[in-house]
Parts: sequence; structure tokens; C-alpha cells
Amino acid sequence: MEDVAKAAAVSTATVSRVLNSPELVAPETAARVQRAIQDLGYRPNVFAQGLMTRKSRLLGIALPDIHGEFYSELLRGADAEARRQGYHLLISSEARDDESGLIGSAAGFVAGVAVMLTEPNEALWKQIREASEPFVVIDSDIGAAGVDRVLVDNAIGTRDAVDHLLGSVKPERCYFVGGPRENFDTEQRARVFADTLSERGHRPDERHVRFGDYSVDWGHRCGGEILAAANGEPIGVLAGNDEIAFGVMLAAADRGLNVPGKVRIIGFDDTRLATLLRPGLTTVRVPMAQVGAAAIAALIARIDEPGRPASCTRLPTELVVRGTSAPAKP
Amino acid sequence: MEDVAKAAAVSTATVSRVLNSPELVAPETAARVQRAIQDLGYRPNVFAQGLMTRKSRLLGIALPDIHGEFYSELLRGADAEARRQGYHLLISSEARDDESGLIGSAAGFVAGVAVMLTEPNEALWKQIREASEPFVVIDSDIGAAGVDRVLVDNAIGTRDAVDHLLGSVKPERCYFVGGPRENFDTEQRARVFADTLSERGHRPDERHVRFGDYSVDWGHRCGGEILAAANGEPIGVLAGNDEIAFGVMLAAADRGLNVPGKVRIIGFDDTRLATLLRPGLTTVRVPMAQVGAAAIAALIARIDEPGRPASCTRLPTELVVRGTSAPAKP
DNA sequence: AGTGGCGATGTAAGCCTTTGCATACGTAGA
DNA sequence: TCTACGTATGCAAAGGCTTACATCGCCACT
Repeated sequence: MEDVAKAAAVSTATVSRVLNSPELVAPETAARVQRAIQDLGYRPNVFAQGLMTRKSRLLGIALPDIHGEFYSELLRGADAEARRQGYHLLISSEARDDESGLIGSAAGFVAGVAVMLTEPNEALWKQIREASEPFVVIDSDIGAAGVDRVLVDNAIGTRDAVDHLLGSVKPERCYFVGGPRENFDTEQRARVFADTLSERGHRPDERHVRFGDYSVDWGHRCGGEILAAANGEPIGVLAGNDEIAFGVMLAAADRGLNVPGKVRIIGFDDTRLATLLRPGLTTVRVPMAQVGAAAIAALIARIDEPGRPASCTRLPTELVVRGTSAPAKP
Repeated sequence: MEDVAKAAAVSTATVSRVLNSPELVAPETAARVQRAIQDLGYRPNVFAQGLMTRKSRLLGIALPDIHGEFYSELLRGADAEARRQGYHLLISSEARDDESGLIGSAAGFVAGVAVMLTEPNEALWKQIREASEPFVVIDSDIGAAGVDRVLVDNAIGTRDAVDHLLGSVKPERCYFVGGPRENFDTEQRARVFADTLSERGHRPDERHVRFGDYSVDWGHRCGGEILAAANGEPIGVLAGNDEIAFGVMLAAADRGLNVPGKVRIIGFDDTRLATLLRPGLTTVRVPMAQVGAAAIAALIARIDEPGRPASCTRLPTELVVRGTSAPAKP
């Protein structure tokens, strides 16, 4: 920096000002300094900057698990947005509640953290609240007040999915095969499923709303039980994610039941799998990349303006009709 | 830090030493300082540290594209290893060759960068070489000399796959349906495919070794052409990745050809898709998580010991036999 | 008893920026 | 012509840490 200052015949203070508040410096001087910067290939030292300003252009993102395309899509959107705004993204594959987690160990050198919480986690939640950095929460409804959040609006897609099912299946024949009971998304989807069905005249009981995990295996197993109980009458299944839906397809195949003829299946997430299957899986699209981008955008907004009121972004879900659901009645 | 020093009745220098070179400090003093650190919840300022030591505990990882589980698996392994060694991981979804890429923009505050290069990219390569940080290259054979590299040993898996195919298909009936011609992996796999077949008595021509892209669609299309030319005789296909393999399965299904009866198919990568398909896809497993971990390990080794000779880690691939290939002859 | 050396600790310089305050100059208004 | 103010720039402190060098006991040796 000193070299630049010398080359441009100014003080280091002016060089700094050219970089940080150009409006304070005379245009000709600024131009001269810029040239010197170019010529010497000067790049400010990030550490010194951080030391002075106590800010960094680093954002953390903590996911329950970077696994599968679901999260990679989220990461993709988040990274794109961060980059667009001149930030870098630090990842943590485990939203751990101990020191080894991002929150604990990155404390102090990230400007903020986006945390994805898919299940209640008191310890982690406490740790986040006590951290000094700004943060936003992804996909979690807890700790609602005064916290920036980015959510998936499961209601829209779920409602549409149920109505789509009801186009060709009786309400009593509709099932929801969810993921883990504690999972926020599954929980919401289950509730909206039940509510929508109730509005349409049939309150489903616990045999119609099932919880397990997000695996093909669970879908296969649960699908088998449901089909066994259905006695061949056409049924509709809304799954908690695409893998479960695929499991249900497998269960139907086991019994030689045609999909969508005898069993209409709708997945959730619209992962790659949904497009690959034959017949193509009707599913509810969840815009993960947008969720990631929105989270980063919200985080940066908070960093730039700490006093702003807490935001809550809801990204819409959307039913994507493919081959595993009967077409709506004409 | 000053507070800690005061609380432990030592100087800040001693506090620093306790943290960085405990062997220089008397055990009792160290204990006293540690207590003070605990009590006051002191955490060293990363920026100040970086300013002094010109080092950071940040590692960059640049991928061609963080997309799909292939890369997310890599990232997972890399992050785990980085965390284990007390580093943080900065991601870049695009290994761009301009300023906006990780290499350009993170220059100066990462201790090193792992770059994944799946195709030749002169500009990026040049940029990397000129960067001041240490770096390791993933999956790329270029710029061989003096550079740390982590590679996938495609040979083992490809050879095994070909031999597996030859267990029930004539050499003239074996095909390779690859991804992009320039892609390092596809290129290697194609070569080993051809070599192995040659050793077994049949040099394949360009009709038997095809290039396209890594998509289901290409597999479908190319598989269709191959099957059309095969006149119903049993054939074997080694695909450049699992998606292509799936495309070929689709092509077989179009023609009502049984898999593995009439068409034996082997994929590459062992992605989730391979386990989900029915029949299960025989495929060559590529240990992506290990690749990521090895890359980070190599990077840290280089950082710790800049003078060490360049390393080259080769992770083995392994044939995983499932349902789409005929069982080997008894 | 005197000295050399070693282990433990303190002192203070320096790492590179940012920024509050001071300075210098020029201009407009009185 | 003088004052007052605004604009462009410089000066220097501060930010938290590491580390070379200095210091100080203390023990072992001559």
C-alpha cells in the first residue's frame, strides 16, 4: 500500500480512501491512485482490513448434512448469491452444537451464518442465539420472533397435490407417507395434507398419515402395508419426499399394481430422481437453489442494516405433474 | 488477551505462547493461563493472527460445478478432513478463470486451494500456477510435474468391468458410451476399455467407443443406435457414468430387450441412482468422499511443508456387481 | 565462589489498514 | 480585504496478535 501511495504521490490514507470512499477524493487523484494500484498489482490485505473494521466478507452456511442433490442445490444457490454480492461462503457439513461446529469455531471471522435446521435442536439453537454474529435460519419455524427466516411454503404444493389426488381418488383412499415426525417439513406437509382432506370432507386418521424416515426403504415398506390394506381399490399417496415416493412405486410393482392406474403417487422435492423414473414422478417442486440464495440475501441485508425488522421469506412450492398421478378428470 | 494476561498474572506474550507453543511455557503457568482463558471465554482474533502470521486456517475448494450428489459427496469428504485438521472450507461453485473465481478473489486469505479440473482449461491452469497459494489438483492429469494431485484410478474399475462383461459377451459386442470426449475421466475410461478389449483379442473401433455428454438422454440415444445395430444379439455396454447407463437401460426397455438378458449394462460412479434402479445397476464405484479428503490432506501437507516432493494420490475404483450385468460364468 | 548456560518470562516492535483529527488551500460572502 | 467554511489530503493512532531479543533466576560445573 505504501508503494502505491508513493507511486501515486499521495499518502496511504488517500489510497485507502480511494478504495473505500471514493467520493472523498478528487477524481484526478483517484485516477492516479487507481493506475498505481493496477500497475503494482496491489491487493489490500484482508486480515488488516478485518482487524480494523471487524468485518469480513465471509459468510458461513451450516447444513444438517451436505448429502445428496437436495443440499447441493441449496449450496449452489447460496454460493451464487454470495458471490454476486462479493462474499465468500464457508461451509459446514454438520450443524453441530458443539465447538467443532461452524458456529463455535468460525465465531469471529464470519460476518454472519445461515443455519439450516430441519428438526428441533435446543442446544444448537441456544448456541446460535448466543453467538455474536448475525444469522438467518433456513427451513425452521422455531424461535420465530425477531429472527430472519427463509422458509419453504409447503402449504401451496401440498394443497395442490391433495386436490390433484382427489381428482381421481376418494378422500378416504388418500395417504401421506412422511419422513421423520420431528422434521419441520414433514410435519407441515402432514398437517396441510390432513387439513385439506378435512376441508374436502374426510378427516384422515393416523393410519392415513404415517411417519418414518426419508428413505426408499421406508416408502417401500409403508407402501406395502397400505396397499395390503387397500384391497385393490385405487389409492393415492403423497410422499414426504421423492425417495419415499419411489419406495411406494416399488411396493406397487411388487404387487403388480399399475401406476398410475391403481396407485397414484406424488413425491416431494422434485429431485433428479423424479425426472428419471418411468413413469415420471409427479412431485412437488421445492426451489432449493432459491432458498439458498434467499438465505444469503437476507443475511447480507441484516449485516448491512442490523436494525432492520426481521424478515421472513417464504418460497412457494409447486406441483409438477408427471406420469405417476392420473390426469385430472376432464 | 490483555485481560487474560492480567487474570493469569503473566504477559500477553506468555498467553500467546500457551496457545501456540505450549512447550515453551512452564506447565503450572500454562494451566493458570488456560483457566483464565476458559473463565473469560477468550478467543484469539483471527484477523490479528492472520496479519502476523500471514497464514489462515482457510482452504478453498473450486469445483467445476457443485451439482448433484457426485460433487456433494466430494465436498463432504473434503469438509470432514478439513474440519478434522482444524481448517475451514471455502467453496466456489465455479472454477472460473477470471477474477470472480475463487483463485482470483480469495487470493491472499486462503492458505491453499484445491481445484478440480475435469477438462483442459489453459487459462485457469495458468491462473493457478501464477497464484501464490499452494494448490492441489483433483482429477486432472495435466501439468503433471511438481504438482500435488489426487486422481481416480479409473484403470482398475474399467478393466474389471470389461472383464466382467467379457464373462458373458463377445468382445466384438462390447461398447463404451462415454461422456464428453475432453473429459479426463471419460478419456481414461475409454482408453482402458479399448486397451483391455485389445488384450483380450479385439481392438474396438470408433463405433464401439462413443462420446457424448453425461446425460440420461445421451445414453438413451446412443444406446438406441447401438441396439438397433446389434440385431438382437446380446451386447455389453460400459457407460461413462450412471446416468448414461440408465439411458441405455431405457433404450433397452424401448425395444423390449431384457436387462441383463439381452443387454448387460455397467455404469460408472456408483451414485445413489445405481442402487435405486431395478434391476440394480452394476457400476464402478468412485470414492468421491475419499477423493475430497485426500485432496485436503495433500493440501495441508503441502502447506505445512512447502518443500516436500509433489504427491500423487490415486484412489482405486471398484466394480460393484448388481442386477444389470449377467453373473460371471460359473 | 565464580561463571556459563539454560529454561521461563517479559518487553516492545511490527504486521497492514482504517479513520478521527489536523492541516492547507481555495472560494464566497461580508 | 478579512473571515468562514468546505474540500482534499496528510498525520498518526489504534486494532490484537506474534516473536526476536532482552532479562532474570537458577543449577551445574570448574
